[in-house]
Amino acid sequence: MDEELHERVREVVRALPEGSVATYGDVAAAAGAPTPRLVGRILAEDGQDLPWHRVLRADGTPAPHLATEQLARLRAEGVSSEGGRIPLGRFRHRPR
DNA sequence: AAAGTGACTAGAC
DNA sequence: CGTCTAGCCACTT
Repeated sequence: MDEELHERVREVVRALPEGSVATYGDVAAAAGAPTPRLVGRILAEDGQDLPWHRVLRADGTPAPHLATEQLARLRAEGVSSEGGRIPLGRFRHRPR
């Protein structure tokens, strides 16, 4: 299995600063994942100890089944969600 | 082996 | 704003 990829993804997500967010695409690019889908899969499997709530979809909306929890957590960090959506232009952070 | 699935995305309308 | 299509990749049926 791609243990390396898992580790890289975890590290990137772990490094996301509080009060900022990144898209699955950003994480995928930073971690070298072949497709953003894999990032979601990896987080579902191995993201329980990470700030996964700082990872959003490209349009600033979280995945449907997580939306409630995710938006609540972000709000608690000072990330203002407007109508279930995060203004990426303001909070987005691109990991290296 | 073929088809379905999902924490995704970009483009077309 | 919204819905639909087509790619995408690893995994499960």
